[in-house]
Amino acid sequence: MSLRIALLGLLKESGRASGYDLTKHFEMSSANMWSAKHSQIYPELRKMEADGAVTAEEGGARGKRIYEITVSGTEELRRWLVETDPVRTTRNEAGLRMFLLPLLRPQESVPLLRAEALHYTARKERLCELRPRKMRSIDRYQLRMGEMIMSAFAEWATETADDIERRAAGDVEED
Amino acid sequence: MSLRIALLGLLKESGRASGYDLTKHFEMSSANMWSAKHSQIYPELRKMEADGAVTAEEGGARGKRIYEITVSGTEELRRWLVETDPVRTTRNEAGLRMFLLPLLRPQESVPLLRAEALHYTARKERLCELRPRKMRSIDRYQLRMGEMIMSAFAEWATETADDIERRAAGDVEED
DNA sequence: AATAGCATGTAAGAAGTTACATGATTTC
DNA sequence: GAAATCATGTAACTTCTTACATGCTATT
Repeated sequence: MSLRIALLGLLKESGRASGYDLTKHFEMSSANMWSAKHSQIYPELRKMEADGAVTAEEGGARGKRIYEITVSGTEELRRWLVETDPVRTTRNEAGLRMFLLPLLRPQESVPLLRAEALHYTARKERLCELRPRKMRSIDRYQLRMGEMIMSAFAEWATETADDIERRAAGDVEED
Repeated sequence: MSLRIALLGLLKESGRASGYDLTKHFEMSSANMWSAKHSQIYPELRKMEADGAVTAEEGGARGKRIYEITVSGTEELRRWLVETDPVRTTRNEAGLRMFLLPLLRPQESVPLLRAEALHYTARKERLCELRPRKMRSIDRYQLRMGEMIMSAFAEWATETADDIERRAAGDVEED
């Protein structure tokens, strides 16, 4: 269900897009909340077309198919947003790894945590840069969320590395 | 792979646990980065036992199986933490929904965003409360991460609702 | 003795990943 | 004309969810 909703959302936001465009979107602003590979996206779009949630226009040079959300698709998206009590679980492999790094010895965990902090700081910076002067509100909101999450992760990694270092320096209790 | 790693991590952290304990753990705190249902956990633990990553002790009254991580399992976990370049994608259905709420009309989106803010504030509060005086560092770090994420989500929802409201009040451009 | 919670499992089906496969267009 | 990127698709496999199924123990 979620992929379908994510695609409807992206199409609602952007107006018109090809499967390729949508794939790119998932690869990029992956500060995002969802992602998928093209091998899952193309068949899903075909199914949505068959259901009347989107229409396709076989356009352009290279057998490109441009999709657009229909009224029925918009209604479906709206219903899901308003009525659904979403599953409150997350799956974040990079986050899981970061979470578990403190299990390693300080010698190993501290540098890896610092590397994570750098990674997330850099990603945050990149997001800040691509903020153009004129932007639709929703894009701005989503960008802002990306920045907040990257900041939180970077901050956590730094805090945690500092704490581990402090405790390792004062050696003593593994508490 | 990630489920296996998550289970190894939890077992490394907690020393000994049953499939049931691990299931509960996923429902509670660590749902932050990964989660799984018992129907996936039990078979996975059996497989890990067969591979020598964990040992099981058939204990207690109700056919309970207590698992413990082995040296080989610890090595596997360590290798994954140190050597893996993890997939940097997230799957968060609740986050996706929140992300898309601004697509609705202000009348609908604003109350739903405020409800999200309340939800995440409450979750954060609950996490803060269960912080006991004496706690292992790693649990403290993970709790801290949970708090930061809940805060970020709550803050984003509030900010976004405020902005939508402000724009709707000054009506004008849908930018 | 009924209810809630502990405790484990299996099977069918949906969702997601990896690998294979093809061909057009743009850029160097 | 070679390489990069645009653009779409299918097949096999793995992972995850939902539903079904069983039985024990503690509490009221």
